[in-house]
Parts: sequence; C-alpha cells; structure tokens
Amino acid sequence: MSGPPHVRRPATLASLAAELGVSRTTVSNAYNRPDQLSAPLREKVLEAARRLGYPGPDPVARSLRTRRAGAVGLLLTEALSYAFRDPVATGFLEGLALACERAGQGLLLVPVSSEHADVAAVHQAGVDGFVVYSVSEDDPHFRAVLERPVPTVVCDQPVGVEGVDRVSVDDRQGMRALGEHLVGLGHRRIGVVCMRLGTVRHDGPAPIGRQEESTYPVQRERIGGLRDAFTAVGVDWSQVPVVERYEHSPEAGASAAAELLATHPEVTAIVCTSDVLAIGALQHAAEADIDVPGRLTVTGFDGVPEADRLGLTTVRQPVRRKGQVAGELLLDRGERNTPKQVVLPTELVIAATSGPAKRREEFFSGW
Amino acid sequence: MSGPPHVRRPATLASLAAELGVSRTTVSNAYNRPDQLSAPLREKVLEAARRLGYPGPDPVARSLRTRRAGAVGLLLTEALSYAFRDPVATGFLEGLALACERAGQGLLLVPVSSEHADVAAVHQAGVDGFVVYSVSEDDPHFRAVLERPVPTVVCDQPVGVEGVDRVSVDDRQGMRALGEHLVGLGHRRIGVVCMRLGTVRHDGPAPIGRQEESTYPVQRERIGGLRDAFTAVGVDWSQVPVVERYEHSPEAGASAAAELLATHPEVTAIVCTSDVLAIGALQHAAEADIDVPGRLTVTGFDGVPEADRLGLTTVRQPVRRKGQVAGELLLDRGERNTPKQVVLPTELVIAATSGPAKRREEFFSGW
DNA sequence: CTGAAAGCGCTAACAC
DNA sequence: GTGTTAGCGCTTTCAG
Repeated sequence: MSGPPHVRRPATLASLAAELGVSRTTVSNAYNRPDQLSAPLREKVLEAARRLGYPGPDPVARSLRTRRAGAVGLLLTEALSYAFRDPVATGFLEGLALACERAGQGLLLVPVSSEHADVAAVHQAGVDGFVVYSVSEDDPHFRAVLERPVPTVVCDQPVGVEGVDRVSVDDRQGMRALGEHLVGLGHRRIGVVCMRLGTVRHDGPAPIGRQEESTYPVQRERIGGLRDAFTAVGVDWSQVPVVERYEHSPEAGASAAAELLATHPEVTAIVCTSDVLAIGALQHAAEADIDVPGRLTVTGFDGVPEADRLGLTTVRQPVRRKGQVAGELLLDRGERNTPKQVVLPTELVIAATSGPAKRREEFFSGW
Repeated sequence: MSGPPHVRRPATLASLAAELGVSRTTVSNAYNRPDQLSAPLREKVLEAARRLGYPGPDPVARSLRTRRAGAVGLLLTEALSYAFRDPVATGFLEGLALACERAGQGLLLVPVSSEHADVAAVHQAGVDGFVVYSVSEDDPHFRAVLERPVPTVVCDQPVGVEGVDRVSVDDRQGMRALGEHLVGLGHRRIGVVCMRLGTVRHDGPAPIGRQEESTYPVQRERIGGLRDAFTAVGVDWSQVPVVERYEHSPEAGASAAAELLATHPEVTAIVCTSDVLAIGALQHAAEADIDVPGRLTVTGFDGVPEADRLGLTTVRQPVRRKGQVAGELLLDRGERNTPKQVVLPTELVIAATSGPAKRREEFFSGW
C-alpha cells in the first residue's frame, strides 16, 4: 500500500460533534459508555454518524489514548511457509487464536523474514504483548521483543530466559514412555529420525555428541528421553543410528528413513521425533514394500490429526491447549510479576504402527 | 525480560531528547531518517536510548501520526478452530502471510466469534486494509469491514460486492473437468458428498432445488460443474444422490459416504466437493473394506498435501497463490480505484483413487 | 543539519 | 447528563 493510505477520512469524532452541536465527549460516550447519556441522544449521534459515514472512533487514536492496542503479537521466526504447513504449529495457532478471540484481542502475525534481520517489524507492531513460538535464543527478533515494554510468553523455546512466562510439554518424559513401550515389545536395534539439531544445514547421521549439544531443546529432550529408556535396558546408545534432517516435512522423513534402512538394515524400529517425519517414514515403507509393523515399527511424536488417521503410534502432546495456555498466560495475568512456567502432560498413543520384535520377551521369560 | 514487564513506558522520544539536550526532531530522525543527521550524533542518540531503555518510537503513536498501521486485517468468519484445521484455509493464510511479509506488513487476525455479532473487533482493528476470506454476504462483520475507510479484498465469497477486489478460482470449470474424466472412465451412477449448502444446519440428502439455491457459491459451482459434465452425456441429474454435511471434516466425509452407499449401493463413484471430505470417504471405504478404485472411485477437490500423499484424484486449486494474490491486490494497489477480479486456474489431478467402471465404454463401442 | 510549532483523533478527569 | 481541559507520543513542514 503506497501513497496516502486512507485517501479521505470521511469524518472524525470532532467533526461529528460539531455537526450535532454537542461536545466530543458526548459522541465518544455514545460509542464507549452508552450508560453515560440518554438513549435518544445516543441514537441521534449514531444516526448522524451513519448519515455522515463516520465509521466510529479511529482505532489507532483510541489505542494511543487508552494505551492498549487490543492485540497480541506472534513471533514465528521460522519462515511462514513452514509455520502454516506444520500441523503442530497450526494447532498451536488455533489454540492461541481461540484464547485471543475469547478475550476480544486480535492476533498480529509479525512479519519477520528469517533472512533479513529486519527487527523493525517487531518495533512496528502495535500490540499489548508477545507470544514467541519456538525461536532460538539468540534470534535478533526475539531480542527486539524483549526490549519492548510489554509482557511476553514463550512456547517451547528458548528456555531459561529470565522474567518471561513459558509453556511447554515434557518432551523427555513423553519420549521415554514411548521408548519403554518399544523396549517392552522387545525392540533393541532401533534407529532414530530427527529434525534439525543445529542452525546450519546438516542432513545425515548425527553422532552422539551432536545430539547432546543440540541447540534445539525439544529435539535434545526427545532424543534424550528415548535414550533414557534404551540405556536402562543395556543398549549402548552410541551404537544407535540417528539420522538428521534440516527440513521438517514428510519428504525429509521418507528420505531419512531410506537412509537409515540402507545403512542399518538390522533395525526393527524407526523412532521419529515428530509425526510429520514419521508420516514420511511410513510412506517410504509403503513404497519399499516393507511391512509395518510386521517387519518394521514406526513411531512419531505430537499426535497430529493425520497421524491419527494413519494409526501411527505416537506421543500426543496437547498442541492446541499449548496455544491456549500461552494466550491465557499473556491475557489473564493480573498484577503478577513473577514469571510462570507451565508444563503440559503428554500421552502415549499406541496404535497400529508398532508391534513385533517379540523375541526379546521370550528371552526375558527364559531368565 | 529486561525489567518489570508491564511497567510504565520507561522513556519517550521527548524525554530522550530532553536528556540529550537535542530536539525531538533529531531523535525522531535518528530512527526514521538516518541521512538527516550526522552519524556520530545518531550513534549518540541510539546509545542514550539503549542506556535509558527507550525501545524506539511507540508504534501506535507513530501510526496515528503517519496514518498507516502497517498491518492488514484478516476476517475469517468461520470459527478459528476451523480455519486452522482446514488445509485449504491454512494454505491461503500461508500465501497471504507471505505477501504481507514481503511488504513488511503485519497480518492481524480479527477476533470474531461467529456467535456474538461482536462487530466491535472490526472497528477496533488498527489496519490499513482487510482481506475477507470466504464469508457470507450478509455477515455483520463483513458489513462492518465495508464501513471502514480502507480497501478490501475478498476471497471466494461473497461475490458481486461492488467496489471490492476479489480473487477466486473457476470452481465450475474445475469440477466439470473432473466430471468429464469420470464420464470418460464410464461412470454413470455417481453420488456426491458436499459441504454446507445453507447457513442452518442440515445433514442429509440435498435435493436438486437445494443445490441450486445454495448461498455458498463455491459449493454451488462445484456441484454445477459436475452436473454439466454428467448432463452432457444424458444423466438425469435429479436422480443423482447428493449428501450434504454441515461440518467440514474427514469424519463428516466418512459418514456422508456411508450414508450414500447405504442408500445408493449402486453408485460406482463418490465425488466429494473437497479433499477433506474425500479423505473421510476414503477412510470409510478402507474400514468397510471397499476396494478403491476397483469397486469404487473417490474424488476430491482442492489438492491439499494429504490428498497428494493418499493418491487422491482431485482438482488442484492454487490455494497458496490465492492468498498471495489477495495480499498483493491489497498491498500493491497504486492509485487504482477500479476493482479487480482475479480468477485463478485449476488443474485436474488424476491419481490412484479413480478408475474402473469401463463397461460403459464397451457399450459405447457397441454403438 | 537542527529546532519550533502544529496537530493526528481520541479519551478521561473533573467541573458544570 | 454534558461540556472543558489536557494531553497520549509521535512526525513533519518550515525556518534558521
């Protein structure tokens, strides 16, 4: 939108007041405090407004005066094209939007292209608070958000920023439960497919050191939980192949699964750190004519709708609730000034893609 | 956070200027017109700002002054919970968000609960324009949008509102092409699963009159296109069963397919007016152990990613592009004052769920 | 390159 | 119930 934005503003509160021969307060009250003036007068004002094409008090001017924008800002650093394609992100958005809607607040998507460090957009946003969705700690946009004198709540990432609220799930515990399920089935030779472990592109095997040093807490914890479960039964984690993908898409999951099976044909289960990747792994299995779960077990994490439809064994996290809680944390804060941390529970969903590898149990009963 | 969250604004442009003993103009220029003052002075200002915790010019005050909000409002009437769950809507959003991002504009989701006719939110939105996504013509929120003195662009619906831009696809033509494909395969006894045809809840058969009078242009046109194709080969459309569902979800699609097959076991193809419904129909077929496409052909519309993965025969519409065009229409309008209509093309995608029913061809060759 | 002046359109005390 | 008085924090001619 170039040039003069609103070509001509038909009328202002002041001009309306002049036209009617009443004070500006009266007109303002007609809109904002109907109980402060007689019904007939109010009707007269509104009628005149209609007649003159006055669209009601200018929202920006009102915001300036009342010191509230009536909107919360959402900072998504990852390219938008990704955010809207990722079912976990859209679930989160849904919950957040719901919370905003209930509170009558708008939700402003702050335009940040991860390329230009165009922090200006953050400064430009007329909002009463920010929700930050899974952003890296040293992101300049995030920095800019912290500078703004408004409350902020973080989802998942970054962790440990002092003074801000945070909502997350217990990724480690969730994945540990899944790991225990696999252990129980008798799986010992497993492979892992995970997403981005560092900021620079890397596709391929991720040795144990890389896993531990990942700057992505969510991935780190999910892998860690799995490791907990398998280490507990004597599996040497350094021998467990982990394949990393920079992109987070079914295609990436499929190619990672293919890579994993090519280099480690002995694995009986592929554990993916997300459903999106697992969906790809399943697709690969179908194409390669590998029986799931007969020959191969495939699992995910998140519990997205499509995973449900496919009968994927996974760990469900309450994504929508996460968004809602984030919104509530921001909107319902009283005069609280101590930051709050909310950790939501996960739920193991055992469905159709995990099975076999029972030999281990026979082994056990032979003890 | 670097200090008490919602504490009063630490400093203002004026206080900073006073502190430094320069004029407000100078401080303002330091932020907005770096070329209007010496580099060292600018640095001095910025440094002082850092020191005093001045987060830069207040966005709302600036907006009031410059008469531009730096954001586009999005009106989605359907409950948000739906909008973010529907892959078509999220695709649209993705494109729109992308266009906004490129233009450095925010995207404000206007909080409208379809229940309360709480038009206030529309008046409250500090935006330079609105995008309206598939909303009914008499929606009060939409009315409110039109009252605002800012440009508006509509996607799909409502049609024929004078003075506003609109972007859509040729639904009729797309569906006709699909219909012709089915006709070519030899299908003559088909059934249709469609979504909401009216504003009041209705689940069940939709007779021909209801189809024609639907207030949802998209549904009307899609059914119409199919009708064109089948009428052309002599099928009596009044005999074609159409099952309507109020909800738009795979579950609804599954139940509609079940209903259709129960009442009309003779159909050889189920044409769904959206992929989401078709996904449900496929699921039903799988559960009922009906061979697709051996015994039954199932088709969709939209070309969403999951449909792709399932090998669904469908009509692809460029959803993302639609959103992008909507954004560009709003953002790139020069001094144009004649409304623009953009109709995007669709593409028939013949995949794995359409087939058999060839007998008809043999019949034909016997002519 | 800098400063003074003039509002953008509105709301909120507080008096009448 | 209604009007008067002050700004909210900033940008922007237009002189110096």
